[in-house]
Amino acid sequence: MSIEDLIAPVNDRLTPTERRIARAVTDDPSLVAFGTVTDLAERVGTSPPSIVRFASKLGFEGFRGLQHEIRNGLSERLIRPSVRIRRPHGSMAPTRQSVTDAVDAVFEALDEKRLTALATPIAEARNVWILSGETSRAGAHALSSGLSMIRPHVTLVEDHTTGRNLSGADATDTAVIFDFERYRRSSITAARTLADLGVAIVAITDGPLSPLASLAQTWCGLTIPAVGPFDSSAPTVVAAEMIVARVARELGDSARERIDQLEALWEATGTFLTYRPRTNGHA
Amino acid sequence: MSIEDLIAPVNDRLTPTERRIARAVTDDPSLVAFGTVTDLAERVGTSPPSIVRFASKLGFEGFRGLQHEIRNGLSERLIRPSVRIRRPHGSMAPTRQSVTDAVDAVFEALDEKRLTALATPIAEARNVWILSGETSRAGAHALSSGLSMIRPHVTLVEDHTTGRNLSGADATDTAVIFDFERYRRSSITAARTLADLGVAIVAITDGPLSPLASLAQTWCGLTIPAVGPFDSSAPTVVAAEMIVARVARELGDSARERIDQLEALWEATGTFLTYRPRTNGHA
DNA sequence: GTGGATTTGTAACAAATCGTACAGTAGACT
DNA sequence: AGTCTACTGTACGATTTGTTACAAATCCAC
Repeated sequence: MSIEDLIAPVNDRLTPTERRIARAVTDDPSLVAFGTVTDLAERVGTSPPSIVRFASKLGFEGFRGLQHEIRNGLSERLIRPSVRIRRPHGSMAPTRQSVTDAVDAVFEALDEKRLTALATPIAEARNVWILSGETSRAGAHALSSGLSMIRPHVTLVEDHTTGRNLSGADATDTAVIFDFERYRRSSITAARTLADLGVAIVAITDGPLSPLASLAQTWCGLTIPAVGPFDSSAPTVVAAEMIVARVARELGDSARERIDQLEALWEATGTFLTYRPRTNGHA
Repeated sequence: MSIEDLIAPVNDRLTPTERRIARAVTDDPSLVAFGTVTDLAERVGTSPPSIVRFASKLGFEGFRGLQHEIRNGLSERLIRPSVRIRRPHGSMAPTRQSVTDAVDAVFEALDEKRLTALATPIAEARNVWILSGETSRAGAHALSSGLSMIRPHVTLVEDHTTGRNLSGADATDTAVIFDFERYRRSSITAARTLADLGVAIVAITDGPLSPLASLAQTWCGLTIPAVGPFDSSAPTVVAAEMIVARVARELGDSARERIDQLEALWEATGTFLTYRPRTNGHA
């Protein structure tokens, strides 16, 4: 029950100061949700007892009762986005729902600010290294192929080639690392090594408890749903593509030129079929 | 600053119970926003001091400091539902919609019947070849790595190795081919060659007008949204994963055994981090 | 203008909460 | 096996917070 609904029935019996209180709490419910009696009193320009009397008039035992009610109504709104998705390990939840929710959550997690924080070090780095664990390989590939089209010196580091490839990394570089729950030892150690070398670490992982999260300058947490026996990499792919898009925007003309060159090359080598599809296929 | 961002930098220094606390508060931030130290302690199954120590480790004076920070972050989102919608994802909104729609469409397209039709030839084939165009590479990778875990003789055919790799293909094999709109010449010609050899073709493409659709025994059509300058491969990834799941179901015990073997191998080689985090991290 | 009723603020009280000191326990390394 | 480190819970003190009692101020009516 919202604060408005609580006030409405008794609004004709409110005293002047109580009316001011009502006005204040409807304008900003967090005053009663988070604040103390004294806080609210000062904000309204009155004294604590008036706040308590106000709560009583609304039908509660005291301010605590009112606060409880408001908090209950609010926590509903707060928990929804994260809990609706929850952990995939629970029951054999409908795959479809969990996948679409997880994809949706990617957009939720990568708001303007975070996306910029993730993309900028990638755009400005001299070399970009991409590492991944097991289930996130598709995301790493998506990032690798996308970034390669808009900037040079992008390297997808495969497991066996880790040592050889990373030898030249330094503080002007950025490493993007994908890894989730059963963290691959090689990914983490590689990340640690890179971090020690001064390489900026951008981590795509599963939450603040990930070992990557503490190593990285910037990170983002994704929820990974299960499809059949395995984890889905759809969220990582979407995240990778959003990062690519943002990096492209930051690089601007430089990225455009590179794309144009690539297009020209494809054109010249006849990589693609002519636009007109063959209509007379035979079984 | 969100609770996740506060936890991430120090997660390698958290003790086991502190880690449990971290999980609880990330799952439901209202616990720390509204609850008391005792509430949280009981919910987590620990004692009040551990909660306080947790807050200290996050860099606050005590629980009150942490609570204050969380409340500030939360009250932003509480103010008005209407304001919240307008603010955040300015340019991302249309992308978000199109991506989620496309992912949803995958589930529409791959109903029981079609999924079976796609999976069966893959499950029963002697060799499975996977080919892909440009934008669908991530999907091909997802299929390749997924199938490799549940059955032998799965080969992802890279562009340059096409000829060499496919030389042994015959009528007992199945080829899965991903390609979209600007169809890659090499994919199509390879598909045609394989079809001529009697190989069963399973196509993931963009519609009935695709050149692949006429070559394939079974195919499915996906819609491909754009993310920034490039096409998204999220739909192909989801499709690939659904196919993997179905193939796994059809293979039954055989797939399970293979997964178990793989797990054992991983276990033996210490591929993954042990669940327990390092307790004595030092700067 | 005075009496009464209502409203509002000051001050004291009681309850609950946070934070800390201390002790016990489990685990690691020698 | 022993010692030491580090983690965790119990008990207590100090502060904050909600609440209530009482007095001052205001408003209305006669």
